[in-house]
Amino acid sequence: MSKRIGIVDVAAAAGVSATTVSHALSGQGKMSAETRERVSRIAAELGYAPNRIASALRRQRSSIIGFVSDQIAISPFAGQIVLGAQDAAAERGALLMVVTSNSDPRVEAQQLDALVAQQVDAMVYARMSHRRVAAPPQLLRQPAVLIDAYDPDSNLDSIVPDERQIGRLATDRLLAAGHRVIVHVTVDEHEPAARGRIDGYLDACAEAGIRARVIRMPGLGDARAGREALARALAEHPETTAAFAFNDPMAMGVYQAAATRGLRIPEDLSIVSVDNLEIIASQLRPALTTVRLPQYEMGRFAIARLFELLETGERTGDRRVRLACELVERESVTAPRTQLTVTHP
Amino acid sequence: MSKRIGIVDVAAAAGVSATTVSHALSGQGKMSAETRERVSRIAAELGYAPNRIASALRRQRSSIIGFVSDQIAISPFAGQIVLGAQDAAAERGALLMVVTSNSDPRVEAQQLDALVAQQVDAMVYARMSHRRVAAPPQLLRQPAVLIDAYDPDSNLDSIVPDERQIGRLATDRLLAAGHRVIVHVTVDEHEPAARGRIDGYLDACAEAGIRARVIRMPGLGDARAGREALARALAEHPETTAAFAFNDPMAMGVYQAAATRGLRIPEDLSIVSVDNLEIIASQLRPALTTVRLPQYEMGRFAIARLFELLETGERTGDRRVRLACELVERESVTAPRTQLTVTHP
DNA sequence: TGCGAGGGAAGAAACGTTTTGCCGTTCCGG
DNA sequence: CCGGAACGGCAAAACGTTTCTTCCCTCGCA
Repeated sequence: MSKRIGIVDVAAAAGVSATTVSHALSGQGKMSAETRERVSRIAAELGYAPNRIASALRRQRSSIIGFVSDQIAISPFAGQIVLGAQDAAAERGALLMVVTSNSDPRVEAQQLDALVAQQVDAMVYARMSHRRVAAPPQLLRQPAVLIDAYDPDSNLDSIVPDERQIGRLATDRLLAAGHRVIVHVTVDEHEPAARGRIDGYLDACAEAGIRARVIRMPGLGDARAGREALARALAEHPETTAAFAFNDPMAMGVYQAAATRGLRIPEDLSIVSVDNLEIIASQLRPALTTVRLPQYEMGRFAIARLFELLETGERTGDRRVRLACELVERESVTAPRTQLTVTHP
Repeated sequence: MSKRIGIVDVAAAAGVSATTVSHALSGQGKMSAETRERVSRIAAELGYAPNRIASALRRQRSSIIGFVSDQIAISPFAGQIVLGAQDAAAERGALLMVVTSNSDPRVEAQQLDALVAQQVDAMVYARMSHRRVAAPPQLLRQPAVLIDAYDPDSNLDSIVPDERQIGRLATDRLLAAGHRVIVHVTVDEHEPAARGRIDGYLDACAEAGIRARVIRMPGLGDARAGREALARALAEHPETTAAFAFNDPMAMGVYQAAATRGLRIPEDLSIVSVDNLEIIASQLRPALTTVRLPQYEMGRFAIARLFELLETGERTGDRRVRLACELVERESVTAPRTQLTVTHP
C-alpha cells in the first residue's frame, strides 16, 4: 500500500503549482488548453484519485446524501428506492449513505446524529409503507425529503405513490375486462395506502355504475388475510367474478382460497393486486397482474428535489408529490364467464 | 440554519483551548477531571456535533466502510447482510457506505472509484448468490473481504454459507421424519451453491444407506423449474415421499405441481428447502420448512474481520470462512404415510 | 533553597484540497 | 510609446480537527 498520491505530487510531476492542477482537473480558472491537457494526462498517468475528504472540508460540502430508512431487510421495495436514489445521486456526483434503523427509534436517532456528524448535504427519510410520521429534528438542519411518508406538522417535502390512482387503475382494468361484480379485499383503512386505494376503487365503481364491495381485514395484509377475505367475499357476494387485492401477499391468499374451492384463476376469478413483488407475482400460477409501485422513481425524484433545494434554495411544484403507478400485465385477468354484451347506444 | 458550532466555539465558551476540548471529548491526554467534565457539559449545552470530515482528514482514517453489492433490489438477502454489517460497524464507531452496481461492471468500477476517493478504510464486496469472482483491483488498496463470493486468485478473505452443511441439514431433517425416498431438486451444479448442497445431500444419503436421486434443472431455480422438477421426479421415482428443494422459489413450484396432481403437503409429500424468504416460506400453505442462510451473521462477520485486519494487520483463522446455517421449522414436513418401522438391533 | 519531575494546558503544525488575491507578461488601442 | 486590459499562473489562507511539542506551574526532596 504505497503512499496515496495527491494533488501536489501531480503538480511536482507536471512542473506546475497545486493550484494549477486543481484548476486543470476541475475545469476552473483560466489556463492554456495545452497545460490543462498535460496536467490531466499526468494526473491520469500517476493514477491520481482526488481526496473527497479534503475537498469536502474545504468546500463545506460533502457531496454525501444521507438515506435513512426504517427497513431495508424485509421488503424488496427498499432496494428499488435506494437504487433510484443512488443513480440520481451518481449523476450529480454525489454518494448515498444508507442507514437502516430496523424501526428502532433509538437506533434511528443515533444514525441521524452520525449522518449529521458526517456533514451530509441533505437527507432522505424513507418509510417502507405509506405512513404519517413526526419528522425527527435532525432532518431540519439541512434539506430533507420524506418518501412514502408525510408529516403534516413540518414543511418537509413528501413523495408518495398516488394511492387513489392505484385503486382506479386496478379497478379499471377489471372493468375493462368486462367484470361487473368486483370485490376489493383490503386492510384497515387507517392505513393511508388502504384509504387511498379504496377511494380509487370507489371512484371507478361509481363511474361504472356498479356496486362497491369492500372487504376489510385486520392487520397489514398477508396470505392468511387474503384467504379469509375471499371466503367472506364469496359468502357475501357469491356472484363475484373478480377481486382487487390490497397487495401481493393478500393476492397469494386469494389464490390459495380459490384453489381450495376449485375456482380457477382467471377463468372463474380474475385478480389484480398491488406491489409487483417479483418473487410472488411472477412465481404464482397463473402469474399475477399487479400494479407496480414507483419505487425507483420515488428514489430518483427525491434526489432531484433535494438538489433543487440545495442549488436554488427553492422548490418548484407541490410540497406533496404523488407519483403515478403503472399496471404490470400478467395472466390473472380475463373476461368473466358470462360476458355482458355492451350495447352501444 | 445557523452556523454549525465547532470545537473552537466550545473552547471559547469554556475558556480553554481547542486542544483541551479535543482531549476532553476524546478522553485523551492529562487533565483535571473537573475541566474534562465542564468542557463536556458545555459542548453538550451548545449542541456541539463533531465534524467527522475534519477528523477524518487529520487522522487519515474516515471510519467509513464501503459495501459494494451486485444487487440489493431483487433479493431480500441483501438487506439482512447490510443490516448485520451496519450493526457491527456501528458498534465500532464506523459507518457503512453502501453502493449497488445492479450487476453492471461499468457502474461497479465507477462506484469502487468513488469509494476509494471517499477514503473508505475498508471494503466489503458482496454477491447475492454464491459465486466465484475476480476481485476488482480497487479492493486491494485497503483491507477487503468478500461475501458469498470467493476469488481463488487473490488472497482476500471470503465469507460464505456452508453449502454442504445445508444439504446435510435439510436431508437429515427428512431422514429424521422417517423418509427413505428423498429426491433433491436442484439446478446446474456449476452453481457453487448447488454443488455444495448436492454434496451434503449425497453425504446424508450415503450415511443413511439410501439411494440418492438428484434432479438437475437448468437456470437459477424458480417456480417453473420446481414444477418441472417434481414432474420428472415422480416420473422417475413414483415412490417419492419427500423432496429437498434447492431454494424457496423452486419449493413453491413443487407445491404447485403437487397441487395439480392432487398430492397433499405434507401428508403425501414432505418438503424442505433453502432461503427462508419470509415472503414465500411463511405465506405458502402449509408454511415451508426451510434452511435460513446466515446473512445477518455474514454481514457481522465481515466487519469483524475487517476491523481485525485494520487493527492488527493480521487475521486469525481461515481465509475462507463457511458459516453454518439453521433450519426453520414450519409445517411442510411430516412422517411418510407408510412409516417404516425402525428396528433397534 | 535549588532542582527535577510531572501534571495540566496551550501553541502550532499538519491533513489535502479549493479559492482568493496578486503578480508578471503580452497584446492592443490610442 | 504608454496605459491598461486580458491572460496564465502562483502563493497563501482557509476548512475543523488531532497530535506533537512546548511551556508553565506546583510539589517533593535533597
